[in-house]
Amino acid sequence: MALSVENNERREAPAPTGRPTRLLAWYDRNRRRLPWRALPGEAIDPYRIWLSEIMLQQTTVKAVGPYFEKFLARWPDVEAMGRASLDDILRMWAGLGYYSRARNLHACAVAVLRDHGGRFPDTEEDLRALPGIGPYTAAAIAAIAFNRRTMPVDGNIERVVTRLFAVDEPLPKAKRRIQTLAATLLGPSRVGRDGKNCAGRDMKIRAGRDSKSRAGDIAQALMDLGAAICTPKKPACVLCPLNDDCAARARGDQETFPRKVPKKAGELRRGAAFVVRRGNDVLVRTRPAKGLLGGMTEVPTSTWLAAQDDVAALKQAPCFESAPRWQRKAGTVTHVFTHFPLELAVYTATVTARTAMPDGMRWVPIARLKDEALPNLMRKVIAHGLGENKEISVAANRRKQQKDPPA
DNA sequence: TATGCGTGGAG
DNA sequence: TCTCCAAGCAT
Repeated sequence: MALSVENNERREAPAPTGRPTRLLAWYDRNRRRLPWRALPGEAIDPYRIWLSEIMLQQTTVKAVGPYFEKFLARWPDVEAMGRASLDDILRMWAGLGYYSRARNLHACAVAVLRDHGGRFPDTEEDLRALPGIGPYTAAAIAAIAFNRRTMPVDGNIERVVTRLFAVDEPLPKAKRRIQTLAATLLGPSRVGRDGKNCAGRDMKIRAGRDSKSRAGDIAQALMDLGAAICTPKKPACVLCPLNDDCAARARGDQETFPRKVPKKAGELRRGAAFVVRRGNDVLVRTRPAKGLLGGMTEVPTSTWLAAQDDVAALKQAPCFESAPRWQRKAGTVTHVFTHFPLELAVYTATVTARTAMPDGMRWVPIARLKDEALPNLMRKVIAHGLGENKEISVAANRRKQQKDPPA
């Protein structure tokens, strides 16, 4: 049956046909040089693309840079990473956040070795089945590493697309529509190997190889555009290669996109952290494998609860054969997680040599703390606890807290 | 579909 | 100081 491709293009895609061309031209002149990005003509290493995409999930390019270099130097390919221990990976990941990514990174490397002979699968579907690879990352790897004709949609592309088409519907409800609109930026698809025409507004873009398309470059062009030009605030529209048919710009309200439903702020939680010294050792433990800071090292802490006072928190201090004298450090350590802010009081104590560690805990020499999988929160706590800051008596603090209750 | 999950930088 | 948010995923 099949209309010709040319007819279809003229009829169904009048305005947008120039966008892919303009995007690519802009990209060829303005692309960022990034450690994981191959130069034109250079071979693309799927392992690097995968590693970078996992690290870049909800994380800035700037933060990822040094971590990517460290990981690549230590584990130059997926086989090396698959042989590494999870603990080594967690230690190397410490500070980057979202630690389930590190656990999935390891699991994914193992799966690639076990199930795919050490080569990353090259289809979106097979990539999607691997740990830590969701819809975005599967599409990104497929497009960037394997030139599959598919469009990953990240936060940058969401912003560019909602502005370009003035998508009034708020996120996350608008996701499906944004995905569809974003895919049009790949341009009309070529005729597939089966001879069928796969262009058309209402048809899914076929995720097949297309040596003539530059799907990965278009996606990266949109990301670079979102990072450099189409920024959340004060977008530099005059420099944008798509400015002449940007619907939001025509309306003058481009900064209001993407629309979002506001999410409620988390409630402040309070607790206590206990920094116990035994000579040059500090008492630590490993957090449960899953959940908040899963599998990471911490000093013992109380529960973290909204409206928990110092007295209740102090009662949860670790127990020793003979009770130590707890000293409360002046001030608190505050930390902001994605879903709640945390305020920890820090208590210190010194125990005698050869004091046994409580169940599930261990002594670590202070000089070796840097080798532990310590999240930044715990680095702050330990720095506070071991610092030269003044201590205040526990009794004095109780009086202060009663007199001066938290808002 | 909604929520849990880190951290640091920009404005 | 405060708010937003950055190449999202798992459940």
